Amino acid sequence: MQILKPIRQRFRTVLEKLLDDPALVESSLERIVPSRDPSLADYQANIAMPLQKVLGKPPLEIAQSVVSGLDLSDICQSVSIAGAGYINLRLSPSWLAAQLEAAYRDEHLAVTKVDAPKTIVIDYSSPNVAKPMHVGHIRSTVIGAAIAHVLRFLGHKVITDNHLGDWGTQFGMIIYGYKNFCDQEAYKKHPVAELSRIYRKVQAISGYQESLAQTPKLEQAVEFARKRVEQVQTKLAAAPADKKIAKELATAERQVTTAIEELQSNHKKIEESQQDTLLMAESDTHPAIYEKVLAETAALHHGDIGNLKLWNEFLPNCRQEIDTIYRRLNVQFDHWYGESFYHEMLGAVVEDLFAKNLAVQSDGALCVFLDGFDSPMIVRKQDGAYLYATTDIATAMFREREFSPDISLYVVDHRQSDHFKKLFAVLEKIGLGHTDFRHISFGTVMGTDGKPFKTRSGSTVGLESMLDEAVARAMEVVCNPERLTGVGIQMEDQEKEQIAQVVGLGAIKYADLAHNRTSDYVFDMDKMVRLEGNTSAYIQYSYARIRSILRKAQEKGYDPSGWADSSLQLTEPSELALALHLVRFEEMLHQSMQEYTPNLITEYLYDLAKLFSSFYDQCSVLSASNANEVSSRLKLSSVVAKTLRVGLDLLGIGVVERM
RNA sequence: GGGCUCAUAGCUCAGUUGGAUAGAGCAACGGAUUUCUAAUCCGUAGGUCGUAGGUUCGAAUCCUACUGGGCCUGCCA
Repeated sequence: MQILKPIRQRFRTVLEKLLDDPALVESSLERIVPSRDPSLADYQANIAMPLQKVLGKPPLEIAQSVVSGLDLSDICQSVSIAGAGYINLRLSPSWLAAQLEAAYRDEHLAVTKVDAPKTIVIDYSSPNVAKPMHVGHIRSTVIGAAIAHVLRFLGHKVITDNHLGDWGTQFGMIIYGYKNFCDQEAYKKHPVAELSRIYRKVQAISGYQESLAQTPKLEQAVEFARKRVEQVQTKLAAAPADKKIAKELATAERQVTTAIEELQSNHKKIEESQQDTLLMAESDTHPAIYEKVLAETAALHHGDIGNLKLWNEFLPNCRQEIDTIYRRLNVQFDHWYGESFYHEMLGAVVEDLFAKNLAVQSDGALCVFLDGFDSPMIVRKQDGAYLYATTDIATAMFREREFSPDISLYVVDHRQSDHFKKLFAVLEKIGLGHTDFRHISFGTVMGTDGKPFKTRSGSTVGLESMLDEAVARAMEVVCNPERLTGVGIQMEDQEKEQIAQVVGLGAIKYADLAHNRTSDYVFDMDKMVRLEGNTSAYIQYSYARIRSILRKAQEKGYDPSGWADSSLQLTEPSELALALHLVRFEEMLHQSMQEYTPNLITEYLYDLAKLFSSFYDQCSVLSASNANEVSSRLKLSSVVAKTLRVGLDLLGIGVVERM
């Protein structure tokens, strides 16, 4: 269902006669857009005003000459000129009805496949196995999966790859922990749980020791910041009117506060750890644990047979844990090329960079220096170990060989944007510039305290329990007996459970997708699971109501094949508003993929649900004035239901037949 | 020090890439219900789009400066 394309085509023939410059024709065509104010128009062409200088005529006159040459009679019921020279288009009901007929008959809602499909690699989710997954990972997972679905739906060749962190220091932790803290009985019984316990144990000891080591540095930082304040104060005393110095003072004072806060939270962490006598004893017997962890990691990387054997043994167990999450979230990947997959290629990659003079020795490390960046991209550390930057280069090279993508998307939070800028610059230098590499960054997941969630702080919310809670809350709200009796629905526990799953998990995904991708995202369970306003539950509820009407219609003797043959009559304002919104589905999907912003999809679906509620309130379907009208409205409702279902499905959110 | 990013209604957020009178939800207030499922609908109120300039037919959107947050900034990812 394309609206703008045929309309623009008509404008093109007129504009080409009017304008000599083809570029001007194109830019004018792009000014034909959906109207912001539905009371004025459905679509508007803002082309006359910018042309007034080019053509040397008043905009109203230009608009007039465009309109007089324009034939849109089959698509629009009116074409008018208003205001400063806006050309307002109102679509005709019969044209809308014809479009909806097509959508009604097609499982893909008559969405056309793109003319030139692109090969698109999407790297998303990419958690570190062994480290417990936390709320931060869900955003990459949910956004990435949605983008992949939509691009595929539009006809692109999409390849999804979960770039698992399966080769890093966390395995050193588990290996060290396994060798020193493992309860073999527990490990045999529940390997996943025991490995997770071991990991947390080593993490705790290492964290405590690091805090201790940090203390003098933090104290120094406070001291330093205070001295700086004094310095600036004397400077300001000498020149009290200088605004720059006053600002400098404010900055310096803030730095003191931050430094003190950091020191205090460090103290707090230490004190908390010291309450744990077992932890203290273990810390004593395992001094400098982090160095030992790094040694285990290095041994693994250098092919130590024992560690490699352990790694091979642990990995499936760690995978199992995240697989459970993916199964619950219903997220799949085409490939799971984790970091370990690239391990053997790294040496060659670095040598190649060195041979091409891109990488140079600096302070014992091998670095790629880039124009416009203060700091280089380090591809090999002093100790000879490789870094994520190295792996990322190898990964891009591998993907080029394997898939030769036109577009390569990395769905990773915005804190890594510097890293990706450098990475893309390097990739360009090594000859991958033909691929459109894009960092699909998203806002940090914040706690309710307004501070970023951090894995290292320890107190992360487990993803499993978070999902469980969402489901439980959905159960309370949707399936409470009082409500179900009120709306006259009886159901078995099994159906209730299924509804709670769909609604609860949908709520979490929807909350993640509904925010502008680039904004920071405050994780607030209360808000996520609230089932009113702009939430998935409201949309799912609209769907369930439509399904209920369709069922009732059949009980009343209206057969689906009967309303399929009937013609759509769009007369009431709420019907027309609904129809207009429905035919924009394809346009909206393209819009949302232009900058990869799924929130345009949630917004569309929410608006659609609202428009349906309004229609539902104003136009009775089953009690319409005659059988034709009933059939027409059943058909319209069917298209709404299908659009809601397909739209939610693209976001990875399900629907239920009743709720 | 350098760089990136954000600031919109009391709160949470949109804002179609520069278009007409800046929009939703929540909260508040008023109305609608013998319901095709009221998790609803209709209405009222709420704004110097952080501040000051600039660019032009036209700015929340673009450029500059300023204010205030967040993030990154050579061997973690």
